[in-house]
Amino acid sequence: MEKAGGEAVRQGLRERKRRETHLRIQNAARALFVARGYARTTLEDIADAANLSRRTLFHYFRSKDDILMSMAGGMGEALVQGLDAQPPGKSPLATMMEAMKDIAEAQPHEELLIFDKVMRSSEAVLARKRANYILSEEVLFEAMQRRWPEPAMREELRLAANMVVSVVRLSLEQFNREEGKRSLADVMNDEFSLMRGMLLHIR
Amino acid sequence: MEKAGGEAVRQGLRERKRRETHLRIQNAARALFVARGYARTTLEDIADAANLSRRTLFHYFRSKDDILMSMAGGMGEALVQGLDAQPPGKSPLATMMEAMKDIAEAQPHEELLIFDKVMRSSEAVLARKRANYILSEEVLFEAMQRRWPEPAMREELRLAANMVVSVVRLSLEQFNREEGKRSLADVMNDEFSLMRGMLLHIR
DNA sequence: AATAAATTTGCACCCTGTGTAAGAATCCCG
DNA sequence: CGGGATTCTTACACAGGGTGCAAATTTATT
Repeated sequence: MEKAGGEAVRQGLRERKRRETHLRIQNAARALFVARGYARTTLEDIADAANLSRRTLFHYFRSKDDILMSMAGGMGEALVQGLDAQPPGKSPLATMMEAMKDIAEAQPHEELLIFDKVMRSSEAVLARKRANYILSEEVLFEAMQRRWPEPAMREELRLAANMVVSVVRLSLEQFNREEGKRSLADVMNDEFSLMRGMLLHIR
Repeated sequence: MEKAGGEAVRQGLRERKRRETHLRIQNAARALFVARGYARTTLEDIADAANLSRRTLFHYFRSKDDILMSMAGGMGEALVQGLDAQPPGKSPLATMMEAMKDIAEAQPHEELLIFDKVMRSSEAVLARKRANYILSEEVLFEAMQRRWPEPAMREELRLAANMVVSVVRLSLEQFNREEGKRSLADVMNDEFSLMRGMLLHIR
């Protein structure tokens, strides 16, 4: 085998196998979760379906929750990517508004609806999912801090990150309640206007 | 014993013992959590300290988490109480602003700081705590819906509930970061103004 | 091919949480 | 007061998640 083939190979087989196994676990788990629900799927089930031992699962995921959460493609990361893609010049909140729109339009709406159902099959998962929103908020906050490093803006950024993630969450929930009647982007737009309206005239 | 002594007695000894045991567990657990941290305290430890069997704990709390959470006095309930205490006439958000102020002033600031530390001793607990914020949001939303039952206001109420809980959470976090330098009420005020300012001039 | 490094696995073990059934305490009513 | 109905407590057994450890297997290096 040639050794001068660039460095995309890294450590060759090992890296590749690792990725492949990682995926195999996720796929096996996804199928089982959708079929039987989260709680009624044991780690042994997943291990069997993925052709490895229970113990080995823990080399790939820290916990059962982690397996599930790894599928829900971190919202935080998406928001950060969206942020980085925006041109400079606008205020934090305005910038994130744009980013949100782009993200919403890129979402596979089908998947969203399916996943929502799995999440609701277990109390623990729902809790974890919710905790993750706050995690997303932190991730986003840090990315925003890199873009607007002035210390005087810190609290503003924290609030902006919170508002963005809140709007995304509430919009997703609304989207699921409506069972996808309106597009996610539309829902987000309305939610945001409503928020703005409330704060504009407090009476 | 007199049976006409009002109806505070309910079922007499049973009820009283139950309450007493409930408290005994909480106290034992609190002490252990503070001393060793959440993760390094087992249910057996708690059962021993509270003088009962491990199995019996589950008649009083659904899980280890529940024991801890039962101490953090539901924020949701506090907000609902605060809401019910406000006079009618104002908008949802304005009403909750007032309620928040009252609540913040009634908080034992010492406890807040101690509890924050325990929470941070375990990943799982932190997650649960965060999930609880969303629970508070729901509780508050439902209470608000009772006060403003018009269906057309539903989304507005959802947003208002979210904003209130968000401000409370961010303020609590800020309060803990500052280690109690400013009063909680002051922090809340500032956070809210900041939020308002951001939405007022989006540029 | 031989050695080093990383992966996989089995095994033993702790902890949380649940079902079950027996025993103990409390209640209620004659 | 006594005794049957309720409710509480406990022991026991067991499923499932998660971790430490060390042997066995696989991949990398030279």
